[in-house]
Amino acid sequence: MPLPQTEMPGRLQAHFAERGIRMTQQRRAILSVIETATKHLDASQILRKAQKIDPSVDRSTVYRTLRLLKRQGLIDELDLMHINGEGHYYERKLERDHIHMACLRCGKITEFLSDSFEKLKQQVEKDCRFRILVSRLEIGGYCAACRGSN
Amino acid sequence: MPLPQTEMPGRLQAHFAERGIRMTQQRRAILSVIETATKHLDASQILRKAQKIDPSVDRSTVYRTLRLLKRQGLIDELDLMHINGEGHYYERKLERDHIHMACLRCGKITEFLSDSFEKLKQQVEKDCRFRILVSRLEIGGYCAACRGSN
DNA sequence: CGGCTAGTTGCAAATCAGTCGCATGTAAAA
DNA sequence: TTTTACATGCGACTGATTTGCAACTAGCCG
Repeated sequence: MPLPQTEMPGRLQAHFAERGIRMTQQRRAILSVIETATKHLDASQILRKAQKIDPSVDRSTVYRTLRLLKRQGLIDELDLMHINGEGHYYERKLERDHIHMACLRCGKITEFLSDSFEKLKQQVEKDCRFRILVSRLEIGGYCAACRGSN
Repeated sequence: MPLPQTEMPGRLQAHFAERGIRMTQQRRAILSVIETATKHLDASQILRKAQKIDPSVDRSTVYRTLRLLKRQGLIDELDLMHINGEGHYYERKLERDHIHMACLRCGKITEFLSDSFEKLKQQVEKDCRFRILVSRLEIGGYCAACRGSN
């Protein structure tokens, strides 16, 4: 069972338990921020929100926890086309991957689920004999609303 | 003519002329490094190679030129799954986009051209009414050679 | 239940990628 | 040529992420 294909939202903590990863006050705060996030958060936003739950959380703990979650395949790291600086954004990895579209004019981020994307990945696995663990498709351009205005 | 869909290799300079962008000694050096690169280079590698052609090239000129090339849609910026640190890699944008696969074990980067990828992008443009300017599909996992060894 | 220990943390300093202000230099239009 | 808008080198700076280290703690063990 390599990837969490059957995840329900809100189960990061359970994963830690299953995998025998130590749970701390700080990690609990950080995980809950990530689990309840309604938009893509960067490290400093996660820090700020986590500190509202547990003020002792430190910046470096956030980074260390993010690295851990990434290694565990529990979150995805996104650039969102660097629409706002060079940092990274994070989101829970759900059952299915999705495409991220970033509007270069208004900055809106849209997500898109696509069967063709799944098929494409299967094709890559087969044709290239490549075992896919993570994938990231980011698209930059103009959203429906902004296309008109030029 | 929004995107350079019909590029021959080695025509970055011509693009500058066509678009009335000033050509300088330093830009010439940087462009030639990018045009003749046989692998993905990051900013500091481009700097070092460009300095072999013109020792006066400065780090900030490399960054400024990369930004210019990006804005002009002449190069693509890649993360290559952050296999080596947080920096970015660059490559000429050719007629067709391709997928980048990074082996998380041996670090090898493989490129893959796929019609399904083109179709997927067309589907996104149509279904989401999104005008695509840049796209980046990066995949991390194990390459054919490394799959066996575990 | 208290102690033990490996794993985790906060802190401050360090590193790394990329950017900026400014005085100087230069490509190319006139 | 002369001119001038644009590009450059330099050095300082920012913002993101990492690290070393001493103090702390989760959770196993008796």
